[in-house]
Amino acid sequence: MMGRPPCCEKVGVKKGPWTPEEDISLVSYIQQHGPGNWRSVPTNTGLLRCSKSCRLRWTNYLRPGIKRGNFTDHEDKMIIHLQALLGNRWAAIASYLPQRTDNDIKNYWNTHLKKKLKRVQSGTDGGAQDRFTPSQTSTLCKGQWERRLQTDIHTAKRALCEALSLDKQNPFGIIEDSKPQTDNPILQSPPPPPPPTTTTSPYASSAENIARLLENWMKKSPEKSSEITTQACVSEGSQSATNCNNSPDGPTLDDSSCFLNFNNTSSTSTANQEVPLTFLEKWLFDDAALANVHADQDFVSVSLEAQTEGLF
DNA sequence: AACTAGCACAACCGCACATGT
DNA sequence: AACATGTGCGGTTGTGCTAGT
Repeated sequence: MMGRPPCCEKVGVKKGPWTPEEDISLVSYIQQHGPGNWRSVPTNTGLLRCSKSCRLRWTNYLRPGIKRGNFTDHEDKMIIHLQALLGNRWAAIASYLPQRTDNDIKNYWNTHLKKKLKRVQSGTDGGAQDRFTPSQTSTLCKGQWERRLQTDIHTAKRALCEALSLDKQNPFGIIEDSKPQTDNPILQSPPPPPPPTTTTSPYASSAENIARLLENWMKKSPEKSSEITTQACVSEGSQSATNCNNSPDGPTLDDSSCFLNFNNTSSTSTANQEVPLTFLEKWLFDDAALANVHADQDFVSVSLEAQTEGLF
């Protein structure tokens, strides 16, 4: 391709942080029309933003059900495990943490977890350091799983379950079934994010968030409304919203219920079952060549448990 | 108090893929 | 089949805040 034209004309398009007014226009529009058809959003709302920017603002910030604020240890572990398994496939990782956006997870990984891992790895022993650089860990664990898949799909499933089970007692109720491969829940798309709690309209919570953030924003700076961006106050507002359904120490019920409902797909997954290839399957088959490259290595020595040992 | 470095995170950019015509 | 358009994704950048000097 000769390069696609930009999604919008560069001239006359506003960039930078969003103002509360812009947020409100966007949210109210989406409340009426639903998300999607982003190209028409700027024209219909009068926003001087490119469609992409509107979509990003919605998906990363205004969308209901987004949890903000500190990541719990539980989330840390999940991200580390999933990153080791999936690599930098942030959207895939985020699909297991529906309350977090891929952008959030990506940022958190880059600013916190990567360093944390590095610190621990260089702090423990030199040998481990050699074996567990993040990229290598990713490759090895991935390879391990792939290799197992080649020999036995059920063994592979178990490997993934083990890897994803943060505690030995299998906290998410992952079960080993003996269903045929096409019915294999582990190879289906992750369950859809749970609906926002206690909201009748799917967009109500974002409107509430906007209202709350505006409240804070007005308190903070009543005099200069159009100049100030939403960044600080949105975080505050969302943070308080987050706290409502987030237990102070450790994972919430949502955390576990949304994660890998492997054994809970029968009632809702008829659509899923029709999907021939999920991202997980795709990933497996796309990287089949890689698996061959690593086929001679000793993957068994790599343990995810060891990988996060000492981190928490 | 002023300056600087580092950090955190929202937002942007460009590419890839999916879908419609 | 070829092209156009819309959307998703991952990497990177820009900016505001904070701690340290």
